[in-house]
Amino acid sequence: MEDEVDRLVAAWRRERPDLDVEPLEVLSRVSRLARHLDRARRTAFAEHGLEPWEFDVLTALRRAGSPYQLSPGQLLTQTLVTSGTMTNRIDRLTGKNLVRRLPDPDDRRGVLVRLTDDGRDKADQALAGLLAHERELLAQLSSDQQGELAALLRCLVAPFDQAG
Amino acid sequence: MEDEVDRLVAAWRRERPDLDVEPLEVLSRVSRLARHLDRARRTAFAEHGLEPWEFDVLTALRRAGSPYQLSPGQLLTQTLVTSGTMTNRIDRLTGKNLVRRLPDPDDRRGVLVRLTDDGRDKADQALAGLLAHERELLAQLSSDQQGELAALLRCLVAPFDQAG
DNA sequence: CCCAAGTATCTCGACATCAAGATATCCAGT
DNA sequence: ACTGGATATCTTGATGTCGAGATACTTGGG
Repeated sequence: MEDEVDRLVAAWRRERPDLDVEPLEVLSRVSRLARHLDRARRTAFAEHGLEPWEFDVLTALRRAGSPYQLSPGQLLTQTLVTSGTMTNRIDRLTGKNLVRRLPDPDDRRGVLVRLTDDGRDKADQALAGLLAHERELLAQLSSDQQGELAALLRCLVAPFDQAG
Repeated sequence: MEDEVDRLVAAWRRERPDLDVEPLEVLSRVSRLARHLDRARRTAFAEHGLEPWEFDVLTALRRAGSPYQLSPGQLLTQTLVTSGTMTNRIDRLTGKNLVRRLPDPDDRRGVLVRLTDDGRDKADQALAGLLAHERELLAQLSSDQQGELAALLRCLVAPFDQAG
């Protein structure tokens, strides 16, 4: 089985035989796969009337457990967006009645974003749909292979998450 | 070594013990790693005065080999963006004198995008810089592990690239 | 030769994101 | 207490991307 990255690497070896392009075999595949996943997620969520960015925020809150609230700052580290983006997202989700903003009782600079009942339902439904979709994509690999892949990826992600 | 995805998965197992969230171990790591890579690439390219999207287009043309030209359509499939986006990119790269638009002699609907000498130099420099950067990121893994990782990722990417 | 369907590229408007800076609050050291 | 530096969030302006539709050309069947 061949993919675009195989062609990409072969092309570089022809054009720049002086360079070692081995790193691209891993990292270009990660980037391209992520892009494909984004598109797939977009269509998967459309069934539930959600955008991927809405899913990211709602599920972060859902995972936090009752009472389903986090600060914007905590949401930043989980979703890897900037603070301006998060402010904007919270505004729009508030407009759709999926979250509410509450003052943080312990820090008057702070805010807590809390899931509404509606938001919680949407998050639960969309998660189930996403998992079904993703299971299909991963059907290419055995359970052992998936575990191996996850472990290797963890080695690469961890340094970023540590530094933060 | 632990990462954010470990925490994410643990949180789901606590909140939704009824669901099998195994797929997230792989696919959430792919998405998050891609996001980290995007950021790292942005700073790496800044040294060369390039944006990631400029790099993507210029290197696609560079890889094509002399005379370094491709149609916008070919660039679409390589960069995974929409046609409107590509038109916009070509416009801006033309403005910076990194590429030129030429009429396709065989199809009057078509256009060929060709790298200028300037564009070719930028592409070569930025590629070398990127590879150096990426090699560091991959230092976490042995050469064998990198090969294994690449092979597993290929299984997941290939179906998308086949379909189109 | 003509027409319909297909293809290649571009146009346009809406929108999400980012970076940098503004504002308000906290906190540690004096 | 007070002050300077950190922290949390929001504001703003510029920009890149997408999706849908427009335009121009090609191709195959009748």
